Amino acid sequence: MPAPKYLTIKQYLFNEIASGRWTEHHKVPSENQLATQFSVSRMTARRALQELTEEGALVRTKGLGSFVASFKNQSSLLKVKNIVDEIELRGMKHSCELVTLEKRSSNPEVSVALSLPLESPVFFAALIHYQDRQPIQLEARYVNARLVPNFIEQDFTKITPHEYLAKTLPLTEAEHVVEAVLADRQVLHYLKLNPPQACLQLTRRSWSSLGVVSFTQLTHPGQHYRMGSQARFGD
Amino acid sequence: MPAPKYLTIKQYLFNEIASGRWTEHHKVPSENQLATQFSVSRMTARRALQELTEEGALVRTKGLGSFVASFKNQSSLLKVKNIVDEIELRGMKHSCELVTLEKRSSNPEVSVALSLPLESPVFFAALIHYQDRQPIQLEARYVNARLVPNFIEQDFTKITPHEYLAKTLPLTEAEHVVEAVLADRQVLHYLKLNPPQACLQLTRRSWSSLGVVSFTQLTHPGQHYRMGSQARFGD
DNA sequence: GAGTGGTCTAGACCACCCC
DNA sequence: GGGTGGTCTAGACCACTCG
Repeated sequence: MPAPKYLTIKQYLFNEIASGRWTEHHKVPSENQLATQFSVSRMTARRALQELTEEGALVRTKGLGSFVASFKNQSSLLKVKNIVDEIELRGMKHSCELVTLEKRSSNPEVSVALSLPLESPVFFAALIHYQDRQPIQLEARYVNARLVPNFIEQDFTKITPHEYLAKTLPLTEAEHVVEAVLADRQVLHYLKLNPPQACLQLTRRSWSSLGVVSFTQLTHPGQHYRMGSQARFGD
Repeated sequence: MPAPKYLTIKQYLFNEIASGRWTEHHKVPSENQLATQFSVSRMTARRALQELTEEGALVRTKGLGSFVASFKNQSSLLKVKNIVDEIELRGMKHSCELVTLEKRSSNPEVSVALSLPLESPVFFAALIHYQDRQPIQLEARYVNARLVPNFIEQDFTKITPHEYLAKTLPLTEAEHVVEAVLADRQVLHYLKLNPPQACLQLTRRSWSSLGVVSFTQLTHPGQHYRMGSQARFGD
């Protein structure tokens, strides 16, 4: 029982994208080209393209062709948590203050999160996101310095760290954990809150094909932030 | 430009399920039966079944047939938050204590949440869920009494309210909001906590085809509860 | 008009399940 | 063996985009 042909094609396309050889908006081969190239019928080639489209890796337009999707739109979960989009959706202005941006050596916790040896080079960034003038998120982020060597040279008041990463390399996977925590001294200070304050804390790890890229803690004051989601059954 | 044939078939199947005429585990027509019934090729009938399967409405087994999926497994979001499964997944024992179960008249907040006129009949249930002997979730639930008239007669130490609802009528849609809150006096008391305590609060509304069925607040102590999720790119 | 994706057909072979 | 879903083919017509 050999692997299905459509899967072979799908994996070929996926590898081209995950490896970074085809980046955002790259035009991928048409159904007919793939059918010829892999000696299959058009319907079989089509299935590979179709499934990758449903999974968010490709965008297809009638009469135009199939293209690698924007990395920032890959995952609905990632999208849900893009704070800039959310704030602008509410018609408010997003701004960002850089608190820290420096090179560090990974401590045990960070090493585990990034799957790196102890004392590996990592970048650490701390930022405060504002909605209009109100602080709404504290972002503490560790980045694998080997995978994204230019991270530390960016101006994160102009582009958010997540946007920079998504622009720079193909993020292929993400893991999220959400929990409620009491704000500690630092959080109270940066978000200008009075104790006791419950905060929603989102911990995210994101991957590229080469490994864990980034480990991030996003902390929001509970009464100012809600994460919503809708699940629908059928069409 | 007439509607695609596969969509017509898909909508037909969906209506049978959403209306409740076909319930959990009901065997749906085979690819060949649908092809004959709708005068289309097998590939077209197949597409309707296939898409409903990807959307979680059907389960298909080679050699056996296609069946209406368990309502409790319809949505990954719903599944994530099924506390019984989560506790048992951890190898611990779930139990449940009924605090309140009574008929009420909807106040403004509940009326809005359930899309009902003021002073409509609703049922209210309050329960504490335990993981082994530790309280881990406070559930406060309002149910539209007209849609689920027998709700109040159930024994919720044997079946959870969500299980009962999912068993009784087809839940077609759900909306979730998660936020961090400080535990109030009542929550501290029922979950046996000391102030100040940050809690993760999940607010859920679930629909059937006839309207909003239920409006629920689930409160968990922050340090004992995490909601995880993974997003993957491609296969 | 040439190329693209969207839909559809009427066949085919296979692995699987149940009788 | 008969029915089921899983894969695959070699065609077809259409609507769309672009040059």
